Amino acid sequence: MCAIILLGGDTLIVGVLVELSNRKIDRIFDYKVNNDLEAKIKLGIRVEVPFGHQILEGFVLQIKKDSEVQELKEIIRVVDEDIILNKELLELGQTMQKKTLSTLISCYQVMLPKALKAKKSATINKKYDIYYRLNKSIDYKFNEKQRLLIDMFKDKELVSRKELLQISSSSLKTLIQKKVLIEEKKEHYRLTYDKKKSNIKQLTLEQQDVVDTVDLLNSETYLLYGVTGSGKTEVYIKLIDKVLQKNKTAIMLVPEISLTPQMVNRFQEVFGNQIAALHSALSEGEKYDEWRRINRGEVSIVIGARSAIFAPLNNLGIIIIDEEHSDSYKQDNNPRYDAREIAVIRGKQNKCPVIMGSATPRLESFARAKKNVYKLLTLPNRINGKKLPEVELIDMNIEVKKGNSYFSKKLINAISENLKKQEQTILLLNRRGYASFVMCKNCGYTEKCPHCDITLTYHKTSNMLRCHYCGYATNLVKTCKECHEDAISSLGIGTERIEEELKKHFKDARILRMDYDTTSRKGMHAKMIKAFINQEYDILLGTQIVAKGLDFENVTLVGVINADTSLNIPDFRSSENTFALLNQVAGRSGRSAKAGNVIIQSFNPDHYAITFAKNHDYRGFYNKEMQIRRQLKYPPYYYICYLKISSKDYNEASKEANKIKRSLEKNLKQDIILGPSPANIFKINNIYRYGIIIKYKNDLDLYNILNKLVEHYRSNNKVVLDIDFNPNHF
DNA sequence: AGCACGCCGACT
DNA sequence: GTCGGCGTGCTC
Repeated sequence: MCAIILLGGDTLIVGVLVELSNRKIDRIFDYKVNNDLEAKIKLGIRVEVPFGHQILEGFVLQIKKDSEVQELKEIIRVVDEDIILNKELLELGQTMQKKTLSTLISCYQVMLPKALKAKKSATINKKYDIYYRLNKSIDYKFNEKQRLLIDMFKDKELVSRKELLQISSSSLKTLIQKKVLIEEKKEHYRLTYDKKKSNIKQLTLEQQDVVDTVDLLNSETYLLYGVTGSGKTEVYIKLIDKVLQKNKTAIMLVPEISLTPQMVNRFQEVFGNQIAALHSALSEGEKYDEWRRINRGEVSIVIGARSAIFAPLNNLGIIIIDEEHSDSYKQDNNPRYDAREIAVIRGKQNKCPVIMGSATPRLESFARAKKNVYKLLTLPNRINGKKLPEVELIDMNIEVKKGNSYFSKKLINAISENLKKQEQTILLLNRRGYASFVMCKNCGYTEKCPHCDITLTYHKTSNMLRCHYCGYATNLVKTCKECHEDAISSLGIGTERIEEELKKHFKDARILRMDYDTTSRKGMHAKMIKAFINQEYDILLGTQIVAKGLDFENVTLVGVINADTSLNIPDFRSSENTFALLNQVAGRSGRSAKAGNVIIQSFNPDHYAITFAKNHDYRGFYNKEMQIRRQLKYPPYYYICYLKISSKDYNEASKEANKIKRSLEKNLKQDIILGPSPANIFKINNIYRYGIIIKYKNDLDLYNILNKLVEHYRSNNKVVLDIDFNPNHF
């Protein structure tokens, strides 16, 4: 029994969550507050505290009068005067912790820019401009030069150092020395924005209808299903404008902001300096500045990637998630939160709508829309009566037999036609799932797991094929089971190779190669996009990044070199991802006056993901894919939770994984439990990893059971248990 | 995460 | 005897 000690009531006590990402310390520690700090204490501020033998920073989560702990240490200082975690974020962190089962401190840290974290590699400072104020209380005889300086203060209180330096640096120096001029610092932000310079476009009837349907006063979630080129951006802009007129604020999420420069530009044109943009391309200092502008209520719109969902805006009036199917909205390290879920939570909290937009919604989202959990909004047509491009499928099995291993005759002809017409071409090299699976070079056959319908992964070390889901394994056989040729081999081609090949066919074509190698340098991506828009190139060749929501007027041909590779990655979403990718890249074609064409090369031209993409038939794809998901008990029919058990000790990992599996089976009779099976990459840095998959429909018991497991493994330092709800990969 | 404490073996 | 290896446990 632990007696509660009352400390007389006059000493303030705070509960502090210390900034150490360690499961064992992830709880509140109480501290006394020194009298002269009391005034500064508010919930959500950061404080510095003694902790063991070290000094740490932490967040004030509780303010109280008494504590169960007898000997309390005192807070050292308040780190920053501003509240860092406002009331909404404090609460949101708790909810996140419960939903993700990761540490509470990591939930808070992920909400903030690095500059506000305790353990940052470099100090990230505020930037200041230096100004001077005239000290009138000092009597001083000025000489001529000094007189000029003093005259600057005739109609101004403050004059900037820059201006004064231009007159005379030496006189300035003496005046400062004589205390006639007093220095004053004024903080300035690193980024500046132009004033608004463009208006909202006239909406089409369809667009206006969507805007009118959204109820801005309730926390409804809407799924905006609009085909590529249907003008979703203008709908977002109009909705945000309406929200601003009510004096409320808006968050707009995009998959990766630096990949959508056109979207950001458009927003800045319309909303000017009311926007804060959180790119990954910003420096940490710039992010810090942007965050502070938001926290101080100086902006009303935040546009950014996943973590922008935590923007500390007050009075939120709308949350928009563009390209809601993008897997970038789910963080795949701890805390493994999903920005789409956080959006719904914040929507409820703020009584404001959440809009999720996509041309290829996630199956989960569309299913929810069908069940009226989300309200469905549709934009079935491109704006200005533009047609979706004509798509042609090429069977590469036949082409390979003719000796055309990379480019079909049709595609070559189409490119050369386009070059003649001086219109631009985009070529997509689908490089997902690179070389980790094997395929028959002759017929395109890939071997799948008999239990999971998942492409088997090739393990080079053991020369075996394995299923990542259930652990099924089989030896690699060179002979194809389908066509009986000895043509099974691991596959993979890079953009460099394709570029070479392309140059052989088109000596004079100006080719722009864009992949993660050529765009990794800061600002490169935007530069390349600009150059392509300015028609400095004829052909844009690249990986997934060329498919993103870019608007190119002069692109009339899109070629997909290998539609298959993303079908073959061992993931139950591979069809969905392939369909979405093809749909997106096809949508780049024919967006302006000229009609567009799309040519898709594939070894599996009959695969439904490809045929439905050819016909721009999302609903057809949805229906077919839902059947498969139901049969195989995948989302949206079941939720998935992935447990990762890792240890330096091979035996320990396997032993504990099996223990967990048995305990889950005993306690979760309703759910399907698969594994343990070796994880995707079984051994990383000499740490062995096993995975267990839980397929469940109801999470009531699950959270309890898993929480107990997490609790149990807190004190086990041989084995680490990591839990991922609705994982992207496993 | 740090750091002390403590329990073992190897050494001036 | 003492120095130092790292396994264990604690931090308001």
